[in-house]
Amino acid sequence: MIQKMETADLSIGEVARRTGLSVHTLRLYEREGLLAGEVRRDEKGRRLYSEWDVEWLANCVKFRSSGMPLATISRLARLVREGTGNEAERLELLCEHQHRIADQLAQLHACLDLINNKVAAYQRHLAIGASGDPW
Amino acid sequence: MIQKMETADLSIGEVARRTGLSVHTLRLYEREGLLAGEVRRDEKGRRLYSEWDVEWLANCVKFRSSGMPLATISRLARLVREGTGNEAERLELLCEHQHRIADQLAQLHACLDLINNKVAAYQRHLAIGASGDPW
DNA sequence: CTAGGTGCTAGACCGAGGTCTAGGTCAACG
DNA sequence: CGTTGACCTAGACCTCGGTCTAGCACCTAG
Repeated sequence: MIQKMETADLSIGEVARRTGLSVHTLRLYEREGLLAGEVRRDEKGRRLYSEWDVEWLANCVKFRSSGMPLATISRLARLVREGTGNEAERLELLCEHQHRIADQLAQLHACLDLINNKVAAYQRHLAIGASGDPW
Repeated sequence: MIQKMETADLSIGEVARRTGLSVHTLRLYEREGLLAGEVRRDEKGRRLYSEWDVEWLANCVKFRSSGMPLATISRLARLVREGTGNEAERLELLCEHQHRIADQLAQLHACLDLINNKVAAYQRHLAIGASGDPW
């Protein structure tokens, strides 16, 4: 009984505040098919979002911040929208992104190594006035 | 005596192959001031790169892959080009990027958590046919 | 009544980072 | 000799992901 009751509808402005996305971006995301639930409208044509949409959008934000292109999120959303039966495809898509994240982590660590070394070198340099590195 | 001798000049095509950047991109980077060494030219106006330039460009590639904007690399390159005396500024710039990398790592890990959970859920689902998740 | 606030659509615009084209010079090959 | 290939410049073009504008509808408060 704590399931889905009293899920008051949310306006686009509400959702913008909760997700940190602009209303423009929310409309863009909808056009691009990123939403996994159909967006309902009130009598006057205004969008009505559910709490679940907000959760989904929060995931979208995470996906975006890890570099997943809108097109990919859109594909995932379509699979979810289509309902049960395509879990294998969703899994594949997620695993691909897992790997891209792993790649990014590796690259970030590589760059971080480089920077850490340089930072240490410059700190030494500024403290002692030594070294004479390439840069 | 193992310092800088026999540093044969490299053509832009050479450098492209070694750095993985296109010749177009190399020219772009030069226009944008990303190079820390002045690019020499031969009699006929063709660019001459040194091994050192290639190393610097390799660093640029790392910076880029960690999301450093061209403008920032350009600032760093300018500092390096200007020579000794501005190490504090270089350090500051590098430390800022250190923090941005830390942020990115956090975001990537957050997304990875989400995806790992979903992947595990779907694998369970496909193996047993269970669950009934939100998605 | 009117001013503000929120919403709608369609479509223009923007910055970042490349990528590609046109039109030209040069050297080497067959 | 003509062709091929590497290089040059200036500048057009492209994708991505937003962001913003115009012009309109509606509701509420003063």
